[in-house]
Amino acid sequence: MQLTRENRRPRDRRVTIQDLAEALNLTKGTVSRALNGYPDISEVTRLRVRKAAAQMDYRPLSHAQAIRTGQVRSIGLVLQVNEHDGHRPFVADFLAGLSEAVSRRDWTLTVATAESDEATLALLAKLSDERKADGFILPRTKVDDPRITFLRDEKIPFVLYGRTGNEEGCSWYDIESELAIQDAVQRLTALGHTRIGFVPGAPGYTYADLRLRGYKDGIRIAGLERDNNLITAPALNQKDGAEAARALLSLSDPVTAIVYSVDRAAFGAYTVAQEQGLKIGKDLSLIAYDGVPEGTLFEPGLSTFQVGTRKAGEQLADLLIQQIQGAEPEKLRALARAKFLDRGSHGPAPKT
Amino acid sequence: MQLTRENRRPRDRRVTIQDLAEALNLTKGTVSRALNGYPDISEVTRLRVRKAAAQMDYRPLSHAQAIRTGQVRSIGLVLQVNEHDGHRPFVADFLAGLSEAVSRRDWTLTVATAESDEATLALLAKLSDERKADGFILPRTKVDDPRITFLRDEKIPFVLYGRTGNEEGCSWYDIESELAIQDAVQRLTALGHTRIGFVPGAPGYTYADLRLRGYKDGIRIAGLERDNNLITAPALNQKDGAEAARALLSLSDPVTAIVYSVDRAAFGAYTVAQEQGLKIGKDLSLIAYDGVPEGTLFEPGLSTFQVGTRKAGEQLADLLIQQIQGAEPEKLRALARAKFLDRGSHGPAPKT
DNA sequence: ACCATTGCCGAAACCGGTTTCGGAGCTTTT
DNA sequence: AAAAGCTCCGAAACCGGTTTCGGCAATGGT
Repeated sequence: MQLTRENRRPRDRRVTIQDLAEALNLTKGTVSRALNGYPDISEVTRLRVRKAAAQMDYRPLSHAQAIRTGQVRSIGLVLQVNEHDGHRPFVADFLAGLSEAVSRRDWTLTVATAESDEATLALLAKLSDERKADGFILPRTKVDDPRITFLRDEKIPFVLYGRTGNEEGCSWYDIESELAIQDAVQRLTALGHTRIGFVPGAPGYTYADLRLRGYKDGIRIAGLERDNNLITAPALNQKDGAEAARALLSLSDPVTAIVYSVDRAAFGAYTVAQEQGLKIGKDLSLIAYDGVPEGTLFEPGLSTFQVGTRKAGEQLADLLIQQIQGAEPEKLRALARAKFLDRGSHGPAPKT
Repeated sequence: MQLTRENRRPRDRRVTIQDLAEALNLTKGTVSRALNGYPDISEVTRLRVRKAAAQMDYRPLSHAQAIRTGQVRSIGLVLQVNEHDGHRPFVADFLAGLSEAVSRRDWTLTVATAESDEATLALLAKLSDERKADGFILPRTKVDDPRITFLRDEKIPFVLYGRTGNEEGCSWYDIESELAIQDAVQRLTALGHTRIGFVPGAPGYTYADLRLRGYKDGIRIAGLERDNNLITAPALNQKDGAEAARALLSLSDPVTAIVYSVDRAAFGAYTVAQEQGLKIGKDLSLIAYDGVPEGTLFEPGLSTFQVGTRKAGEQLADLLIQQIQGAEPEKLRALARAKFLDRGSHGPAPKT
């Protein structure tokens, strides 16, 4: 409504492509083609332009380019912030990774949050439609994920943090948490444990299936017999984690060790141990997964697998940008390992 | 380098202002002025245009507007993610608040991270220079904050989350944590405590000074004598918090209660209590500030003041947008209160 | 020596908006 | 009834880039 908007920033006007062109005695079209590597520009001119651009510190306005190219050099992240907020400690690191990779290439990161699947889809549609982002990072993937179906249909570039069910046309980065969990079981059997419980993660999410598989593989490899009573209901917080621990400890043949899919659930075991007078790391061994910082608050600390969240952000941003620039999605896939942190919550099986 | 970039999104082309103009039998200039409320457009035309725009679901491309207006309808947030990471649990909520307010008005949020003051300033300059953001949210303000000096000089709009030293030309939103701390002291004195220790927060940050003042005010109002031995060195994590507790408990006249500036430091008191066989909430009372979720992990939970982080994000975004749209910065200031959470870590003073 | 390429760049259109300017038509004033 | 003033809109320039098209000059081929 206000027309008399005073002009901000009279200071140093930006150097435009026009300025560059005049300084070089070329037309701006030629300068543009030179900078964008068109083949009909001679090598000497190209270099001359590049050098002048660097000297004069010319940087094109991405939104001025966008109006013609349709690309804004920005990646989008829609965070779903409701329900069990188990991933919250990680968002700062995750953002740091994304931001790092993105600004290294002079792109930007556009963030939005939603509270439901529908709202998330609506935001993805809107951000893409209004050209606020050229592609999206999808954290916390589900086996059957509506975001993936949507973006795939709309032919909008995206990269998954985590694998999924139908991986056609998907690129992703993921930590092989199944191997971590399998490793956890192996570490425990090596310490003499034979009754090892498992507490699954959030149903529907791909990681939960994978970690369960890792547990089963671990049991099989160790030559232990498979006992479904050792697998509890899913737990994502301290309360449910405690419930799971109680169930496993009250079996006729109780466990001596528990593998938790997520750290926060494992905290419940500390409560139960205190209730029942068990010493963690001695009477009851714990290994979990995530590497949340709170794992050090207890005594002993929680042994767990630490995820390189920041690295993940960097990789994901790189993959997405490559894809937006034309790379084949299915060739953009990478896996990494989590790092084991021994903080003392696991030890030799107690003698019976 | 690649020239043959296949055209994405051939699907439904967006409706442009030109389409609107043709449908209305007007020129695009007229349509633009109508939508932007220029006074030289008749009321009937204005309404006709508005209606058609709504019907045809016309939404201008912000970056197309930006090329002329210089404004991209985006606010920027530069997070500093190093050092003591005490604010990490909050970033998800904070983002949710910002995002909520921002997308309500069809703006967007651009996020970047930096690891040092210099890098932060460089990012602010770059984001503003390349018109990635029209203004900035500054979290975690210091008494003497280089970001403020910089942005004020450059005449770039900004809003503080937290107060600062020289408030000229600043708008801010803040929680009056000094009142919370003062209230904490009052609650403790009401319970009979007379020896109440205080553990300050990060030096240099405005909140630390304010909370210290809140403590002193509380002591004064209660009519207790001022004793500088009751104020420890700053503590931001469990380890330093434990150190502070040890110091306060080993005084010749030991404390019976401790007020911590931040929750994470207060966790250290639990360690010390366990070491010395003290029962929290009985032998030693604790009240802290922040309201981090981990406060419930211990038994008893940590009594603390909870900050409405999400609300803060919403307010800050609103203030910033208003300012960008021309409002007077110094009129854009708001304060709020933290909410006390009694989780059991404070109780009556033990009888001597 | 002539013609067909090829290499290289200028000119101009274009992207989707905003903003300035001028003038047609109507009303008001004198 | 003419002059002056308003109201309202069209025309066109503009923002900062990208991309198409055409043509000049140098090169290559025969």
